[in-house]
Amino acid sequence: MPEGHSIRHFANVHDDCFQGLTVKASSPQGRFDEGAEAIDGKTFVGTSTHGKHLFFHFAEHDHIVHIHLGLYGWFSVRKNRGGKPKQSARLRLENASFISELVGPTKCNYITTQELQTACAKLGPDPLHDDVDPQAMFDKIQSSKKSIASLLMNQSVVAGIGNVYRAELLFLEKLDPFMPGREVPSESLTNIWNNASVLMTDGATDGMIRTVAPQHLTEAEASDHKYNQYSYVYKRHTLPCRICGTTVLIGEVDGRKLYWCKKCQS
DNA sequence: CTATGATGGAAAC
DNA sequence: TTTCCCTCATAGC
Repeated sequence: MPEGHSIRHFANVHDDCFQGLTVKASSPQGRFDEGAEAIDGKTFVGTSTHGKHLFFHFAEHDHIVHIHLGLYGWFSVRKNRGGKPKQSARLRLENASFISELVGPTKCNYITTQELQTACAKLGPDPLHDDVDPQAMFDKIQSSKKSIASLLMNQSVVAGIGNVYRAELLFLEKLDPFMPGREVPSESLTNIWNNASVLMTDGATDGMIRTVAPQHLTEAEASDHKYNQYSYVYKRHTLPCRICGTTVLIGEVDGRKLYWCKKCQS
């Protein structure tokens, strides 16, 4: 499921498959309220992203498609071998070589260039963007009484981090999730930002989240090619911490599950 | 078969 | 703070 790395990954895949080419567009599910007709037969110019927001740009139109996958939205992009459209697809793009089907998004609608800028202006800096100054994120955190766990999930503070990366980034920095933002040292914030950039860039390339260093995986886990499912603390509650053996804890912050090791993160 | 939850967020109370 | 939405894999009868 989608955090910022997935959005960048899907953007890359769509650029690879459709950039510069005309596409057939449709909405098999029929809930693309504004209709796919406006982009049907148009040239797919390319993608852009900010955090968990994905934008498809088309030629000749001020019809940018704004996509947010929400909790369980997903793309299926594959070679075009014919076959029938998936009926739950909100948006289907097709050219001679590829098919893209978007299922279950929270948002999929047209916006203008101006609306794109407005949407992005509400978001904090994105660790996946090149040459971005994270100072705005640091300032918001260090002027807040809210916990660092809460702040890292706030998209207006930093864009693209979700529940998995939050838990793992806090663990990697050995930071108490409940520490008020104003008490978090600048060095920790720099490390979190840098770790986020590296891990999410790798995640975008692979299309999966990997946070555990190879030496911290068991032999069986390391030989499992689906080792993206392994974490330091995310969903590891009741299991021993990979580093200290203490039982990983589970809690809730802002209605979302939080996982952490009380001994390592204090 | 139905119930539940999930890497999200907006809108309604 | 709670509710609701979009989908689907998995758990549990």
